[in-house]
Amino acid sequence: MSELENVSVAVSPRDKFGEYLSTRNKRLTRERELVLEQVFSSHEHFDREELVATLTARTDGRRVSRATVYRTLQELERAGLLRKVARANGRDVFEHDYGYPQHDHLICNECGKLIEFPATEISKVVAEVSAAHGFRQRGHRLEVYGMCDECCRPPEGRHPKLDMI
Amino acid sequence: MSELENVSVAVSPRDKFGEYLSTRNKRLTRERELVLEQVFSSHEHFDREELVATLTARTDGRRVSRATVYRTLQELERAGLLRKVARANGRDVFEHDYGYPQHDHLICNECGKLIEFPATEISKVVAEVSAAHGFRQRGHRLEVYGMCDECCRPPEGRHPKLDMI
DNA sequence: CTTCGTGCAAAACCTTTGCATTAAA
DNA sequence: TTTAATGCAAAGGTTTTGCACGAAG
Repeated sequence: MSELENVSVAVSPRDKFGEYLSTRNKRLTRERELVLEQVFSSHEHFDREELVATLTARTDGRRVSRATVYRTLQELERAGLLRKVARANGRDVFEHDYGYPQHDHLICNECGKLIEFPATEISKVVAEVSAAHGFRQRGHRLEVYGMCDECCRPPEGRHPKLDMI
Repeated sequence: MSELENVSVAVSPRDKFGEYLSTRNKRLTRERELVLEQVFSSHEHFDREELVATLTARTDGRRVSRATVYRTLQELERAGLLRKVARANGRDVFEHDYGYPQHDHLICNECGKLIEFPATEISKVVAEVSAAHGFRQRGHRLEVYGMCDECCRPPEGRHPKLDMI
């Protein structure tokens, strides 16, 4: 109950994952490293299929199978490195849940864009409500749906949807 | 742009659905009525499978097929009578989105319970944030996860999970 | 050695769809 | 009659799993 606590800052995703794994007698394999690397190579949102497409297409010795990608994503979620933020086209959308400020999303139903905004205000309200119910809150997910700025004014330039391709 | 507006209060789900349907040359069939009736017979949350189980099991002439249940749920969503509030066990969880005050949920990861709370505070913040981003907000969904009151104190009486059966 | 992880293909799930039949308007 | 909806079974798409083989400790 002491040295396991200081996992706060300056620990890389890789280290955090390694710690999570060793705690439960699991191994930081080459494949898990490859998934980790790909996932944390950018801050973009992604879904399983996109990641699988990238990792199974590799021709060098760095290919990772679909099954392993799926299994590793589960571990990354449990390790607190990833979280599901939304659903699009019947797929879960993932994002980093570590080393990145808490935020929520505005989701445009027209073009599918995700707009992030700081969760500060929301978190306060969530904390209050949880306390009032004796609920041990561990996190939240807020999706606001509607239509984004750009999609609101279509008769201008080209069609909004074309911007997504 | 006049008599279509007063759909506010005192209109039954059935009437609202009927109006929605007739607007687009669709029909309020016997099957759709059966689904509607079942869905609005209580305020409980439910998923597709539960509803299908009930409606396809009937032996009297009131059976509704799986395909029709799925199709009708889509219509009810579009009509503004139902909405998806969460995901559990890989299934969408539905609830009434009409004739019921706006609220959000605390979701217990231990026993699966959904605890509702008024969305008033959250809605205010959501409106502010949306305005600041020029986002035409049409609704939101907030899930707070953690552990509920009861599941926090297990060493008492029987095991919390047993209460759910 | 012993345990854990990977890759493959099959299986399991959930949801959608084509089509012939039946029911509304 | 004309158009829409139903039910079934088949197809689609995503995720999980059993198992033999390979890798890590």
